[in-house]
Parts: sequence; structure tokens; C-alpha cells
Amino acid sequence: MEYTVQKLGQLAGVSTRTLRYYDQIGLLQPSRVNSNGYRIYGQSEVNRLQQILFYKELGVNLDTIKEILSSPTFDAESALREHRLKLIEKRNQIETLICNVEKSIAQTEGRTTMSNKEKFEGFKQNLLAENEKKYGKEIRDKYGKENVEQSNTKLMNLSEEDYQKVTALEQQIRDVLAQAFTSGNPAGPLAQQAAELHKQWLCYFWPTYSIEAHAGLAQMYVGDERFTAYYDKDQPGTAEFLRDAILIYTK
Amino acid sequence: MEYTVQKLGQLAGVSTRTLRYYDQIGLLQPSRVNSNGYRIYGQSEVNRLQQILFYKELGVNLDTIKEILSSPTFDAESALREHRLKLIEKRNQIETLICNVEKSIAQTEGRTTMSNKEKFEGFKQNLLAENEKKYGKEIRDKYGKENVEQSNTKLMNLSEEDYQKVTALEQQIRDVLAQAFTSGNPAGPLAQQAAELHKQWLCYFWPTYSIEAHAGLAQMYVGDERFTAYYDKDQPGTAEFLRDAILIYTK
DNA sequence: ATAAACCTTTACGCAACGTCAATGTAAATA
DNA sequence: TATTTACATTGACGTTGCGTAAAGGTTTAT
Repeated sequence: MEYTVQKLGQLAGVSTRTLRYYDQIGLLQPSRVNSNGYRIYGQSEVNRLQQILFYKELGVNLDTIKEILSSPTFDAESALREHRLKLIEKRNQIETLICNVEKSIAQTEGRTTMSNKEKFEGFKQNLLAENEKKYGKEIRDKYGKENVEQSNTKLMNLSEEDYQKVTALEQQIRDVLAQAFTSGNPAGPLAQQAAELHKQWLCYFWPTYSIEAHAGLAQMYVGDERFTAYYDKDQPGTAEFLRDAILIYTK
Repeated sequence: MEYTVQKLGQLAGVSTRTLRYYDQIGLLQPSRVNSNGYRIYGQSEVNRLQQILFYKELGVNLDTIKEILSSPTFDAESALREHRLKLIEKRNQIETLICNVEKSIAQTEGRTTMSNKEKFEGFKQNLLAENEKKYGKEIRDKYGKENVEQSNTKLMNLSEEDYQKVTALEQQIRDVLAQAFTSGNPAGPLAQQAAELHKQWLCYFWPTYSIEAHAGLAQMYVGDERFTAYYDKDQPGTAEFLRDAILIYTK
């Protein structure tokens, strides 16, 4: 079976431009060129193209693909390993970006929607002291001293607007959660919104947001009766519901 | 205070080329141009540059930054929201890429290091039946029918090499885990390697890998005594240790 | 006076094609 | 057979955010 550019393109789902480009850079050359100048591809080119597309889907760049396909099997593995590390790094970067973007969204939100002054230092101190009395030791054991202290530092450094935003967030979480709970589906849009809000909330206190920490906290919510009491106050089962939502959300 | 390109560049940590480029595209223009043609920046330009760099760190592209900075606060938020969605999508894509790359690494590994033929169909069927008897109903309840069936289908479609790879992986996990356990630190390199291996293992059975599912499974390991029995066989506490490692790893 | 340090504009290069443009060829239809 | 239609070719510019010369003018220091 022989193919022209368009035939091959349709077969493999790429544009003719792409095939010409691959020819140009020497990645995939036609088996022969017609007298009229048409590129003609054979079966082995089809196979090679499949391989190329496979690696391309993994995000490998064309130069590297060329190298991989030139040496039989030896480099393929290490190339993939290296590529994998790059991907992981990239993902972590993006993860950080997302959290930072969310923080700054929350901040601009705060700036625009509220600005009435109140003395709230007392509130913060109060909150800290209460928190310490209630959960201090165990949380310190669980998440490490540094984390807790950084978290506390973050709390003390909250601006008034931030603080109001945080309390507003808490209220919003409760509201949305209550509504979501009636649906009974932790994967539904409302429940997911609650998880989302919860993440934003977390970003105010934790020095670094991480997926597993978030999931871990969700886990703790059902394990610790004081947390369940807080969430189940109005509707028993809400803490568990939130945990499920977060576990589904955590991404 | 007035700055030339280089001064401003040093102050803000960008190259002079960058400043000229920003001038060129109209993102940051000097307050005035000297008679000799030198660009001169003032304090307000310094501030604007800070803002530019802030958004740049969030991965926003220069065109969008320009728009954000032109309208006061209104668009900023929605622009960030949109940007956030893009980031999330990108991260999810990369997440998938990583898993696929890992699968194909495992496969090429299998191809190169093992190829002795055995009849193993019986093993697979056996494994399935056993699995069904032991965990069938509960797992089906927990993860949904389709997922389980797809998982089973995947198992049946494992090639011999894959199968051997899987069993090898299981052995390796146990080995590494046992060693890691002696260190007692689930965040250590060995424990993280175990979590990594566990993820690879999972990739063989689950149609789609996801962080929260991995974390969820880890959770289940300590909740379900049959799993704990399997892991704690040699060293009590191993299942819990693995869970912690995975929760830390899950990224 | 001369060199060192700084400034300017112009322009190519990168990755992987998309998208015309201008033109030639093959297959299908009237 | 003549014409339309579909498909082929090469060439070249545009995309993003600058890095990196090149070629030349200005200021400052020695």
C-alpha cells in the first residue's frame, strides 16, 4: 500500500503540513518521490509515523524522537526517564502557580468587595489562643512544629481584608456545603465548589499547599470528633460528605 | 530617582533586552527618552514593572498582562480565573502524560530484561477469580462497576511480559518497603521509591491513574484488614507506613 | 587621547507547525 | 475533450519572549 501526503495524513490524523515538515527536518522521509515530485510513503513509513506520534503524545520533542528512533532500544528508556523527570518538575511548577493564582484571586476579591475597617487584631489573637487550647498539641504532633508555627505566623500577618475574606470564606463553605449535602452527591458541582472553597481557605493558613496535605486534612475531619462536631452541627454526616468531596476534588 | 535600562534591569532582575522588548510591544514604556536616545524610567515605571513581573510569575502571557494592567481591577480577577482554569487543564494533561510515560518505561524495561515464555494465562484467570472472591463486592461498591471491570479487562489483556513485570514489581515493592520500614521515615528516599513503585504497579490495573484515587487506595490499605494483613505479614505496621509514604508521595 | 562601559537599532534564531500564496498535476465530470 | 475540482509542490511569514550577536554612537574614567 502506498500513500500520498493527504492519504497518510488522514490515516494518522496529522496535517499535510506536518508531514512536509517532518520530511524537511529529516524525521520522516517518504520512501520515494514521484516523477511529478509527489511524496510517496510505504508501510514502513506508516509504522515509523505511528512511533513518532506515540512519543509525541508523551510530549517528547521532535529532535529527541529522532534520536530515540535512530538507536534501537538502548536510549529509549533513559530518554523516557529523563523526559519523565522534566514532566514531573513542570507539573510541580504548575501546581505552585495554581495555588498562587488562587491566592491572588482571593486577595483581589477581598480588595474589591470589602474594605470597612474594624479592629480585628483581638479576633485574631483570640482565634489563635483558642486554637492552641483546642488542638495545639495534636496538630503539632501530626504536622510538625514548623508547619504549625508558620501557619500561625501566616494568621498573624493576615491583613484585615484577608481576615474578613477568611471568615467570609468559612461562612460560604458552610452554606455551599449545606446545599450540596442535600444532593447527596460528593462529586456534584456544588460539593466540588465546596472543596474548591476549602482549598482557598487552606491557602490562607498553610505555608505551602499540597494535594496530599489537603487530602490528609479531609481524612482528619472524620477522624477527629471535634472537627466532625463543627461540620455536623447542622447536618450529621456533613464532615464525611466534605471529606468525600475533597478526595474527589483533590486535583 | 531615574533609571537607565541597565539600572532598572538590575533593580528588577531582568535583562536590558527584556526592557527594550517591553518597550517595543508597548507593555512598559520609559517615562521619557533622552536627547541621546537613552530610555529613562521613573518610579511609576518601576512599580508597573513590579506588577508585570508579578503576573509573569503566575505564568500569564504578556498580552494578557497588558490588558490586566490597562483596566484597573475589573478584568484582573476574571483574567486570573481564566488563567487558573488553563493551568489546571495543563496540569491534568501533564499528569496523564506522566502516567503514560511511566507505563511505557515499564514496558520497554520488560521487553529488554525479560522474554522467557511461560504459560501464564492460568495464573491470570486464577488471580482474577481469587480477587473476585475476596474483594469483589466491596471494591465494586467503592470504585464503581465500570472501573472494576475495566481494571479486570486490563488484567486479562496483560501480555506475558507485562504480567511478569507486574509480579516483579510486587516483589520489588515488598523488598524496598521492608528496607524503608527500618528507617522509620515515610518521607525518606526509600519509602518514596516504594510509593513510586506502587504507582507504577497501579498503572497496570487502573484505566486512569489519579492522585486522589491513589491516596484513597492508600487509605484503604489501613482500613481493610486483608490488605494490612498482606503488607504487615513480615513487619506489623508496614501497611500504615506505606500509606504514609504514599500520602507524602502523591505528587 | 584612548579605552572601558554603556547606550542605540536591526535582525536572526528557537519549536512546531498554521496559514496563505503562487503554481503545477491528476482525476472526475460535462 | 475541455473544464472543473481536488490535490500536489515550494516558499515564506507569523506565532512567544526574549538570547545573542552585529554595527555603531555616547559617556565616563584614566
